Amino acid sequence: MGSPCELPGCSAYSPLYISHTHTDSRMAWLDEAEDIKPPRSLLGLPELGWPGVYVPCYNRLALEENSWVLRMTEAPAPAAPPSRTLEMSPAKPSQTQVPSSEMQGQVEERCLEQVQTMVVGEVLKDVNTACKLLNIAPDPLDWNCVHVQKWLLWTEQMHRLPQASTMFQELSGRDLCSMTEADFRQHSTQFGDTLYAHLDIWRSAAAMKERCPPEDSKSAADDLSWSDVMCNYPSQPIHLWQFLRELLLKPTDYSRCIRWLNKDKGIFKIEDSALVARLWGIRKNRPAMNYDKMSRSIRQYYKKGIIRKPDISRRLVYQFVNPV
DNA sequence: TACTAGGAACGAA
DNA sequence: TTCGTTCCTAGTA
Repeated sequence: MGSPCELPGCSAYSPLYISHTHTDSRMAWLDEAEDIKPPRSLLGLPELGWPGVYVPCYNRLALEENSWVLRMTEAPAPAAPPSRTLEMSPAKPSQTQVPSSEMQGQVEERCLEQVQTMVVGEVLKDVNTACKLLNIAPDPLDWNCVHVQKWLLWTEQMHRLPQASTMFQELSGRDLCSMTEADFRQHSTQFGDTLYAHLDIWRSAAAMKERCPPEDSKSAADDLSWSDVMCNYPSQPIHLWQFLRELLLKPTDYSRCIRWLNKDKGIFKIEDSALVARLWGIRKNRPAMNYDKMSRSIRQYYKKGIIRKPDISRRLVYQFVNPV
């Protein structure tokens, strides 16, 4: 028993690991939290059981949007169990209450459970969103070669892993899942471990879905559930405006390429026109998609009254006629 | 140079 | 028929 990184399948640079069964090790992974590199493996989940979940790419969740998570857990780890020997110096107020450390432990444990629930919910929601955006099943085992390529291209774009997908041609999801981390590294020396980690997030999410009844999943994932995911798959062809809205509704993941300027009025700005177009191209299996073509499609919405230019027209700024 | 606007032809569903 | 893609010309910042 030690840091989570000593557990099977978990590397020393797992950025975020939550398990209320390893209290001391929490501080260990927090030490690693600034290292943005994903873990080398998440496959330990089935052995660890539900309470332990790795969420490597959610370092942003903890570091940016939920800095309180870190604050809450940044307290120094209790060094050694408090001694009860008579040699102890006269009791200071904080030392007289032996049970308080137990209580503190319980409180910490509860806090961690809450954090865990929140993070797991975010994982499920993000996987769900990506499923909808890519029109693929949540479980990598169900992917065919086209789905794998979509996922690879998407991950490549979102996590800036140039050319990573080209190293994994003609593989089904089952093939991908049967590969070890070493196999991944063999395919891509530079990004194999990163892709492996991202795949493990999806596999872990699929494992969570199997382990938890739909009600639990629903509460964990807030307004989304795995049954929703499955009902959406295979989904109807997504419209461009829906795709853009999905991106806008996940600012944690996509704000660097598209974001709201005024959500109430439905005004949004495309920050990275090339990236949004590439993502749309991945979604539609149109490798030649670019902003020129995508913007033409957006302009088609002018006549239909779905999207328009705002009253004060600005470059790359559009407005949903009927705000979300 | 990148973006905007819109016409026209075309294919997939 | 609808929707989106592709190609095009022309204009703007």
